[in-house]
Amino acid sequence: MPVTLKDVAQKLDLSITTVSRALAGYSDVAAATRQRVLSTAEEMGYVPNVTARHLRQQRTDTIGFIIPSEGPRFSDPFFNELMAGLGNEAAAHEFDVLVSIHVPGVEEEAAYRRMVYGRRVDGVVIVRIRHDDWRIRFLQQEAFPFVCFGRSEVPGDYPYIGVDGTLGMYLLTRHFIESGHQRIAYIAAPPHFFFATDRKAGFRQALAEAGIPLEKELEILGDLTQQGGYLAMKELLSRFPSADTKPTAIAACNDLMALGAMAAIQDAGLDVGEDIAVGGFDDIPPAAHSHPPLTTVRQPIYQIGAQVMRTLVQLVQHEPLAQRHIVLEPELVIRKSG
Amino acid sequence: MPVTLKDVAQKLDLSITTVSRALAGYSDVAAATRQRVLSTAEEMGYVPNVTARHLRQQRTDTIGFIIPSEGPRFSDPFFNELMAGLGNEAAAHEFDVLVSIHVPGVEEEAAYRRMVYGRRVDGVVIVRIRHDDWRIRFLQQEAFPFVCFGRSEVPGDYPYIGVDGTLGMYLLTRHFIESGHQRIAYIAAPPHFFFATDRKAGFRQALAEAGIPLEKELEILGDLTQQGGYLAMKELLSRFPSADTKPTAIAACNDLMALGAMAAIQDAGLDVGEDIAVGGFDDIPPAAHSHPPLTTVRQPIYQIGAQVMRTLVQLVQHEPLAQRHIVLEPELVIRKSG
DNA sequence: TTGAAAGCGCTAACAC
DNA sequence: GTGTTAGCGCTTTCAA
Repeated sequence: MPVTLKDVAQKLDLSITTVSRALAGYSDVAAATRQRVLSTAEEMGYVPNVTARHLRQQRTDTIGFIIPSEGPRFSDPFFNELMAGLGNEAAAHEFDVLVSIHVPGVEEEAAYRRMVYGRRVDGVVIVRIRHDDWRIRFLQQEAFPFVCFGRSEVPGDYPYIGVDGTLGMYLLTRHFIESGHQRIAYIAAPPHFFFATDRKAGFRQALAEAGIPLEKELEILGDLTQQGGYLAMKELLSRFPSADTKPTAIAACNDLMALGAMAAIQDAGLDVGEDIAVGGFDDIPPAAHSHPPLTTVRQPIYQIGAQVMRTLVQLVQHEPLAQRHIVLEPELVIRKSG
Repeated sequence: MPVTLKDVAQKLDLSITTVSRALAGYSDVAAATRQRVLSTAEEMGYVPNVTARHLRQQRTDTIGFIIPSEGPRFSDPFFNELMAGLGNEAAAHEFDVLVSIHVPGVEEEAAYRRMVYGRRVDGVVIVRIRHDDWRIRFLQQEAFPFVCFGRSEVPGDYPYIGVDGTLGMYLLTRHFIESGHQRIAYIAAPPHFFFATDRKAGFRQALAEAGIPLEKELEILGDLTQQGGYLAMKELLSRFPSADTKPTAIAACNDLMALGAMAAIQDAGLDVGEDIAVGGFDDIPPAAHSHPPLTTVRQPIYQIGAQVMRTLVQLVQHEPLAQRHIVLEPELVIRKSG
């Protein structure tokens, strides 16, 4: 059985109150008493019951993070990086992170309700923002603290941190154009994601600026997974069998799909970087280690995760926020793939 | 302000107890009363305060998972897969997962103490078992529920689930030998890990069985990261510059290092699978998508994670365990890399 | 400087 | 069937 305040108080023949105050470092405790309490508590192995403290203080020092997975077997290095950023920063503030994984839908909704109404956590992190995201509406309506990774068009003055997806994809596409590419394909993300629209706009903007007509057949949808990128690329290659219509550069909405596309190109006996250039978005760790290394738009996922957590902690502690909205400039990282 | 039992009780002019019992589905509540309670609670948006319930019931329906990271920027798909398995299974039992990330050391130890003594969670998952693992000793001593991913030599009848690492690495090495390789290098894991010893034994066993003398220079240490595998391979290549002493096959203790080794081989202008065969251990998702796809020893991380969580939930709910120790047979997955 | 008492929201033993 | 009461372990007024 764990040692409680009561145990320590009984042993010292003091009241629970005094022990509590001594431990909390209140100044209205005699120095001698404090010493006795501290050493006895230490010696008895007293550790406060976190749950009791939560109930009393009406806060849990815990942040909720519901990972939206597409299918049960999610496996996206993006979330790994993000989790690292969130987790480390949380630990630095002595906060915990409560993680759930849910496919968007009724279960996800139930998970949010339990977290919010059940006062299970003090705030939540929202990622992979959707158009007209119900999560944002819900949390705003409940006045529950949250911070978004990425922008959204849902009105309101809630905090978000992200990179300018339009600019990022614009930079990548322009890089392709400047390298002499004219037939550039785009592997898009499901359109219900905000960043899908965001990034695609950058792609089209770069084409328009260069006077390259938009060709619908060169835009194809992927599901953000590596497998999805692979399939999309296969489809593109079969759409354009002849050498003079085949795309010479591929911009993928995220790195995972870009890596899948690379595999498809190589399976077709073509050389990535030579025959077909490939670029992605995110700069997840495997991007630097692929063969050839992937050209991509860097989004500092780890740092953004840390910043999101920092902001959220400030928010739940009612500290003033320096900035509610942070839009970082993405950086084009040119490697061997294109 | 969230709706409490008291609010519902007041509105219905009932006692808190009756409301609580009606909601919990006790049979000693009049059917009519139950109906009134249910509909009013629903309508008022009542959701139980999880923290209060936890305090009262002396359990949290939460499982702790402290990820041991080597350095702050951990990025290992292994944990991603594992998290998915743990998280989905936890959700199926209406359990939550509390995640922390800590570099092994004093902070990690403090995190365990807070979780255990603070009764923050009902049980914990232990991964990447170390030799003479203090976590296992500590949890056993405190009689705190835990389940290990992987075996250990710490005595005691605690539950673990894992694959036979010796057999797995033996199968991979034997495969290399049967393919005609004689000079096989091994990229080892830091020896404080139990599985490092485990797997290396399989490597040596296969060599011994084939009468291939053990050459210390062909064994090199890596740190389990992709970068570590890359550096280890570079070192191996520089150790054996001449074509007739160069290793023709590389067995890496995990996939991440195998992928790094592949990159180093390719950077040296050699062909993976042709000039040098490469094999790993784990079968993390990127292994199937690398170029060439990685030959590896499959460890069903997702399923093991789910099984670990299932066992842990049974444990904390005092359900009988069918098996306390599960050692799965690993499966050799032969792909293009070797 | 210390202690008594209240109460966070919930459940459960025990009356009635 | 329903209500009263106690208490999980903690913090924090308020008195003494």
